[in-house]
Amino acid sequence: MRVSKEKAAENRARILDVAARLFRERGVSGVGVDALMDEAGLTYGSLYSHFGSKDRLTAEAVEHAFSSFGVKFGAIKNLNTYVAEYLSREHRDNPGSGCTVAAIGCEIPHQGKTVRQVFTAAAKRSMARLSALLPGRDARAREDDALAMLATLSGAMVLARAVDDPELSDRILAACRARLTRKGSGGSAG
Amino acid sequence: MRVSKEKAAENRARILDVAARLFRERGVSGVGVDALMDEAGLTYGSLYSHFGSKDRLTAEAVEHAFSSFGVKFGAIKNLNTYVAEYLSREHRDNPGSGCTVAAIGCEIPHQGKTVRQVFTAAAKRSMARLSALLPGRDARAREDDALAMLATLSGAMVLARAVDDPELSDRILAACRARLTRKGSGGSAG
DNA sequence: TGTACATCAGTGAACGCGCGTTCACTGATGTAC
DNA sequence: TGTACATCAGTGAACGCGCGTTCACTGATGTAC
Repeated sequence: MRVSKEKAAENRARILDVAARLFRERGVSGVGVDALMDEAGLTYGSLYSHFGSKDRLTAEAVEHAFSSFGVKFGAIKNLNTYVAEYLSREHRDNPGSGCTVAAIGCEIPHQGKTVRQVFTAAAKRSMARLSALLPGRDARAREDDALAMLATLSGAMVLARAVDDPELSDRILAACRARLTRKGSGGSAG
Repeated sequence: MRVSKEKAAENRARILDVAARLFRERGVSGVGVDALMDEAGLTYGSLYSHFGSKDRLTAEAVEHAFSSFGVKFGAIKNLNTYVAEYLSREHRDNPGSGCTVAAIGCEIPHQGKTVRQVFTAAAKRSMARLSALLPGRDARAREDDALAMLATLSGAMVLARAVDDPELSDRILAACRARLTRKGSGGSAG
């Protein structure tokens, strides 16, 4: 049955929320259309009214995942706080609301062109935002520092989540926290 | 038809080679049993003679992927060479023979228990091997350095492969290479 | 050394299942008069 | 304001397809005599 414009927009937003969460929790290929729409409280058919295909939904969901994580972390203006929050157990244990790179980064090369473009644009924005928190006069060097830092952060999170040993997992987070928090941050230039 | 012991062992080894390569190229969930066995020149049924299930094959393939990459990189005794080789275009463009963490790291949390255990043990070995190349008297601090370095290396590779923009991809590799190659390496302790 | 036969790696039809997608249909919404 | 009807978000049966796995079968291997 037809539904009011507001309700429809609400449903669309809810599908995106659910997709952004489930894709990060179980991987893009680990979430079927039916399971996803079930969680959103709709039937699978209506996904195609809103998005046309799983691939197009994935592109929008990746965008949504990046920006909702960006809102959470964009508010942080202190570099050490940023690192501590990113490399926290809380973040490790809640991939569904966490960093998109850490959650589905290695799935991205297997995705369609649109998804990869969305991912690339979002990665550039992350780099720019993070570089603004870094010290140094040379803007390009700060961007390079930001890239290296994003690599360490996301790489640490991937390892901490992959590993079966809680002690080792904690140790990975702590070791990277300590090494990124020192003076110039992440090997630093500037 | 039955096949000689030598031939059977050869076939088993070839299945592992193919699986270790394809899983890294397309992801574990991106490779079906039939495609895999086709590439190995056998029919899908015989996979179950050798491994029993895809999950058990995956565990052995992850082990095999780690150790064949370890052979290639274990020979490197110079830290700067290690970093340069790891963060090379050659490595980025050939995931099938490359680092397992970078290729399927974020898929590991969704795998079965055995796969995760194999991955964890292999990650510890990588840490130990890399820590032997690092400076500093404190062994535990060198291990922590190694963990942070593995995070940066694999994270950089994931980003460089995910991104759709060749310039940005090269830049990620170069930025991380420069920051890991300086003096103390990777933010360093010791 | 020659023969009989048990072993078992490899084959491929068939299984149930879940995937992404299509499409005829439903019925409340929202608009034209 | 009241009525007629076009719109379209949402439904769910059905599609072809590929998945991982099973299992009866094949036939060369390798062993017992």
